[in-house]
Amino acid sequence: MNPTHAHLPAMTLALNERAQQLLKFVVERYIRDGQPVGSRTVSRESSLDLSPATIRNIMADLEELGLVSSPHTSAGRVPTAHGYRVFVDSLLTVRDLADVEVSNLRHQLAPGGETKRIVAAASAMLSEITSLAGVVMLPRREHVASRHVEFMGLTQNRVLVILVTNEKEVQNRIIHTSRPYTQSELQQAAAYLNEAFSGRDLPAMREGLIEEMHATREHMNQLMLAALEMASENSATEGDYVLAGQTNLMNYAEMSNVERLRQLFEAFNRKRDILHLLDQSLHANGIQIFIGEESGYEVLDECSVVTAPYATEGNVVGVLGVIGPTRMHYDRVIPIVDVTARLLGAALNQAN
Amino acid sequence: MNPTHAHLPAMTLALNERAQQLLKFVVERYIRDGQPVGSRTVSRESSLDLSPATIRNIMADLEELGLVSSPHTSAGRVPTAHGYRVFVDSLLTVRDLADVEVSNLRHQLAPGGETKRIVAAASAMLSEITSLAGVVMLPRREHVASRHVEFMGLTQNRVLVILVTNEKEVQNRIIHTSRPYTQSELQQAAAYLNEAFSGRDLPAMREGLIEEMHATREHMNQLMLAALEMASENSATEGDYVLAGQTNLMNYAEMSNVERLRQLFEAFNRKRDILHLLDQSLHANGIQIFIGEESGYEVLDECSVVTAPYATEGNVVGVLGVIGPTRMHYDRVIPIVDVTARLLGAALNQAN
DNA sequence: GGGTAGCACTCACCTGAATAGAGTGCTAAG
DNA sequence: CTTAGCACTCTATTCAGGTGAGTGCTACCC
Repeated sequence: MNPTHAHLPAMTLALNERAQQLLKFVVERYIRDGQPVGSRTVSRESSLDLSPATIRNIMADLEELGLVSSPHTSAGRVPTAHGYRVFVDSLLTVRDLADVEVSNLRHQLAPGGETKRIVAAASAMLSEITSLAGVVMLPRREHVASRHVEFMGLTQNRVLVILVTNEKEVQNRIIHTSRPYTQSELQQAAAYLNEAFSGRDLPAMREGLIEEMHATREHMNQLMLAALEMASENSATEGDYVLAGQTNLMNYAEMSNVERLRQLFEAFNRKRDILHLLDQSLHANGIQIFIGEESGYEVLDECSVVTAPYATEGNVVGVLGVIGPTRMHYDRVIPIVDVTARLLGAALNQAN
Repeated sequence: MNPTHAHLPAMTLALNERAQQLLKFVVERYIRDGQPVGSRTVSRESSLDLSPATIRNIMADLEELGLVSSPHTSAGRVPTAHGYRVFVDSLLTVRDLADVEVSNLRHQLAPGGETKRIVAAASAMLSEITSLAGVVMLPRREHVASRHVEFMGLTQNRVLVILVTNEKEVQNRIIHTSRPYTQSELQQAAAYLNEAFSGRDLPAMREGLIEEMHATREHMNQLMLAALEMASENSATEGDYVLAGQTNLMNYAEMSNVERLRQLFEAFNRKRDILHLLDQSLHANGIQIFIGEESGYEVLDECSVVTAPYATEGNVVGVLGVIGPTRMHYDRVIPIVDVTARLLGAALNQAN
């Protein structure tokens, strides 16, 4: 699933059925209680019918393989990032969501309203039902088709450029021109752009315009240039996300270290690292899971990130996911992220 | 300054010069170190030339007046909210900012760009130089003058309404109409609105339109109605703020209680309480300070909030301020908030 | 009467020792 | 291979004693 962990199936093979069951029990138990789990507990409460001593032997094997570790000599065992990885990859039984739940979610994520609002709703929804932090990248469309351009003269040398793309998104910006334009000049420029390029995507529009300019040897209209700049700049800027439920993270004991928490929150504000992580999932198809140090970012050392790309009209346009402690309920979180990605795609499709 | 504390000047009178100096020393010292300050420290390090025993006597008086309290019998004294209040109201010597600093700030808060960007910059600036959380309300203009309305037909029954107000703010929304409108209908409607109401503020526009409708007994154009709704809704919605540097708060020992911190952050997200508090400062002229429980919101019990209204073109349009532990450097924070409010007003005035 | 020295007292905090409890590794026997 | 038994390790808790900071009170002095 994840290239950096291609060796792990081999590790699973190294574990016999019994060891796998044991690991599974330990991980599930630790996820539930947050307490190191000892041999006696396993012996008593797992379906394995073995004495504590035997459990200890197997535990020692697991520890040697780096799947569990003990905080100190006389504590039970705690899963390591690798342990979680094996668990997630081959031991986890995902509980699919009931239809009722799915339709509840769909209901909450009603389409309509601006893209930004829908995205925010998805993020809030993720954080609410998982009790973790939800994160949703703003969709970045590959082909931004211009539908309509409009120039509106304001005072002096300021012109408002309005650009409608993809039938629904509206961008506007005020530009400062080097000379005043008359009303009719503005209309003319807009009419020209609309006629020549309506429906074509922005890169094409740009190409076309430059070509045209060369052909006619005419210095390009400053207005049009500005409109283009704005459009391309805007599609490049779209590396952004909406975060929700950060405060949920403060409820987890493993996050109670204020300093660590601060660094995590600062990473959220900085956005760069998180964005980079999400980007990695953009072209992986399906759920992607980063456990603990796997993410490569120190601030996420004790966190797991579960992501899924979402698509509109068959094209992947963004990634969403949740961020929480490594000790999270993967069996619930995974299907939730999965379904939400699909629902978000659908909601964006029929937006407005 | 604050109506609920009108009785406090009387309390200041009840303190002789010496007691005032003592209180001042205790507060300043506690702000500096965060440690309860004991009689010996005061005796040794304050300009008061008194023995510890005498200091203790005076301290006991201050405690009786509710200005200081001790965490336990053998700790030093710590200022109470009332103590800070007296300190701030009559003992504080505010250090005005040097001209260099002011021009630095002005430089950082360069005008230009959208309102939202300037506001965000102000908030970030506040939080950065105070190491507290900065908060800036979005400006709400009393008179939102319509400059230009434009209707743009999209597919089917969807129409994009574009409204330019105040020479620079652009609002747009897509509305669903009950029937398709032709291009010329749209132009006609826009032309009518522009001609009749351009430059008038929105409430006037609304009035005028409704009157007109009655006079001509004509059912009002659904488009125009929608445009109006949008405009008024939008000016009502403007109860919003931009927060920055929340993570700064995690550096203060008194905030290290994760649970309290969580509640505070949730209040930030909820926005309602904070907004209500800021509103109270909207029509107070000048700096307003809420210390500890004075704010009336439990989550702010150990916080102080320093606010100042800011104005564009002579009209107060918003409030900004900082939020931090009661133990903050009021002497620095107050002038910073004050100056920033003025700079923000100026930057918004010449925006674009 | 205000200021001060002295003193007994309180309380938080640190230290070290003792103890209980959980869990381990190892070994030897089944 | 499994398991019972045992010695061992380490944490957490408790308790006692000691220390230091700071207080309130009282008696004394100017």
